Amino acid sequence: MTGLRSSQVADAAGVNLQTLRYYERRGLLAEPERSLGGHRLYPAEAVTVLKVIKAAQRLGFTLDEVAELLDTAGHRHGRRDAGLQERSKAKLAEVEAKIADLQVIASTLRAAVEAGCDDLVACAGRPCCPIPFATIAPGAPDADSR
Amino acid sequence: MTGLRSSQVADAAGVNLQTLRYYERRGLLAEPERSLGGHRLYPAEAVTVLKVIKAAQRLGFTLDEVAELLDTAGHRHGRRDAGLQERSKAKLAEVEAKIADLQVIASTLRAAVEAGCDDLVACAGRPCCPIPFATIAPGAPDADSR
DNA sequence: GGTAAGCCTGTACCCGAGTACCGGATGCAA
DNA sequence: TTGCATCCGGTACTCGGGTACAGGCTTACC
Repeated sequence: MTGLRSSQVADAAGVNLQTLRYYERRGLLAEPERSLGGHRLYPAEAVTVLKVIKAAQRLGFTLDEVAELLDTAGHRHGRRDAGLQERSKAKLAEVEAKIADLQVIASTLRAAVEAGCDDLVACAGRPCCPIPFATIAPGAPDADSR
Repeated sequence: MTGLRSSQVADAAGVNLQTLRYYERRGLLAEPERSLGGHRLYPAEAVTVLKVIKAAQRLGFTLDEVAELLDTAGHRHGRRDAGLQERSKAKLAEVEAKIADLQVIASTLRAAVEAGCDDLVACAGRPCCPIPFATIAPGAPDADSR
C-alpha cells in the first residue's frame, strides 16, 4: 500500500508539484492510489512516465500529442493506429522543416550583420538592405508554432 | 490631411486590423493622425514599419525586442546603445543554438524510427531504447522559448 | 498528543501574440 | 439625407504549458 508521495515523484522527475496534478487533469498521468486521508501514492513507474513525457515534449510533441501517444501505447491490442512510428516520422519531418527555416533566418541575420545595417526602418526603404522584407514574412507562418 | 485608413494599412501589410491597434498599444506603431471624427489616418511609412516588424519577428525577435529596436533606431543621436548590430549578433547565436538543439532532436527521432520502437513507456524501461530520456530533457530548457 | 511539514481541492493568474465581439459613432457616395 | 461600410474604444477570449495562492486536512516525528 506504500508508494511515492507526490513531492517525491515531482523531485525525482525534476518537475513542479503542480505539474503532476496538471498532467493528471490533462490525462497524461494516471490517477494514483490514495492513502486513507486522500494523499496520492504513486507507483515507481510514474517517474518513468514523467520522464517520458518530458522527453517527448523535448522531441517536439505537444502535451495533447503525448497524451495520444501514451494512450495508444497503452491499449494497443491487435490493430495499431498510426503508433509512435508514424508519428515520429511526421514529427521528424516537422523538425527538419523547422531547421531549414531557421537556417534561412540565420543566414539572413548573418547577412544583416555583415552588411552593417543599423536601422531597420531606414534600411527597409532602400534596396541595399539584405533583409528580404517581402519574402521573409510569409515564409512559414506555422513553422513557428509547436 | 489625407492618409491611409487603418484597413488599407492592414491589408497592405498583410496584417489583421486589430493587430494595428495592438501594436499601437504596445508602442510599436506610432499613434497616427486622426480625422475630425477620430478615425486613424496613417502615413505611407506605417506599412513599411509593419513589414519591418513582421520581418524582425520572423528573425526571432519578440515584440518587446522589436519595440526596443525601433526605438533606438529612431532617436539614435550620439551614443549608440547596442544597436541592431549587437542584437542581431546575439540573436544569430540564439538561432544557431536552436538549430543545433533541433538537430539533436532530429537525430534522436531518426534513431527512434530506425530502432522501430513503438511504445515509449515500455521502451523507456529497457536500455535498448535509443531515446536518452535522462539527458534529453534537461538539455536546453529555454532554447525552446521565444 | 502536540506541532510542523506536507498535501488536498479549487480557483486564479502568468507568458506572448494576437483575435473576437459589442454598441455606438463616422465617412462617403448616391 | 439616407444608408451602408467602416472605424472607434473597451473588454474578453484564444492557445499551450504551466504556476501560485488560499484555506483546510493529513502525516510523521518527538
